[in-house]
Amino acid sequence: MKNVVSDCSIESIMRVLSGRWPTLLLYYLKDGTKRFNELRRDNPTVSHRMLALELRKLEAAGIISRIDHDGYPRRVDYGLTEAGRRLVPLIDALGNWWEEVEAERGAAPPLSQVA
Amino acid sequence: MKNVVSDCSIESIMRVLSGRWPTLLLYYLKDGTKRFNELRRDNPTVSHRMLALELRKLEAAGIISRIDHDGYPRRVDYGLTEAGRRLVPLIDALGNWWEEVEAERGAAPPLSQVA
DNA sequence: CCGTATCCAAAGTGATACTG
DNA sequence: CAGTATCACTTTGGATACGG
Repeated sequence: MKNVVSDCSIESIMRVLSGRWPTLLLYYLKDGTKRFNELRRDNPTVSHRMLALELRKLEAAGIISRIDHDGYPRRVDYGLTEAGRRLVPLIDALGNWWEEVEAERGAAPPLSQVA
Repeated sequence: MKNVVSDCSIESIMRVLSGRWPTLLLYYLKDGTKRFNELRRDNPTVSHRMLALELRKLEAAGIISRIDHDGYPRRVDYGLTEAGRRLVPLIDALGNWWEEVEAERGAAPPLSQVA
């Protein structure tokens, strides 16, 4: 395990993961595939346009898979790729880290830091 | 360890970590404190204005510490808080995950996926 | 149902100049 | 040196409409 922040791979990751939707989509897809409009319902505040854009970005990054069952009416299933599934626990770790930070923020500061 | 993506704590994290600079600053500060203009030199493409804004955002989030040695000329040292130091390995994990993904992208796909 | 293009408002960002 | 304010410009994102 190298320290990878050093190479600027971290920059390309953040280009993909930055923003409000990528991590949320990860969450909504972690238990199986969903259709486009199911994802919209899970997330009432995302616009049609943004959902499409974000899905394509994540697909291009290899995180999300897309299966188009040609037919009419059209049906497309989105899911996580293997890489996407490996990403979920890392995002979870961030969530746990943040909860700790907030707990500490709420807790009384150590005596040494009280003026 | 809960699945924290579920509560929307992940949304507030990403509000802080999203974008080009937060993770890079994390990297440049991981080995000790730096002054404002040192950070600018580390990162020649960040503007004066953006660096100031990002530093304040990260400070407010409890990730970065700021020590102002009142004097003239002014001197301010930025560093990671305890919370910030605990964050570094999580970002590193993302970096490692991404490198794997890219390696797989480069590698020949499994036979089952070849048309 | 899913996807894309267009149009327009809003947020983000850099350059610059100024202060303590 | 570090920080803030202003302004012009660029980018982003929602609404909408239309196509397959």
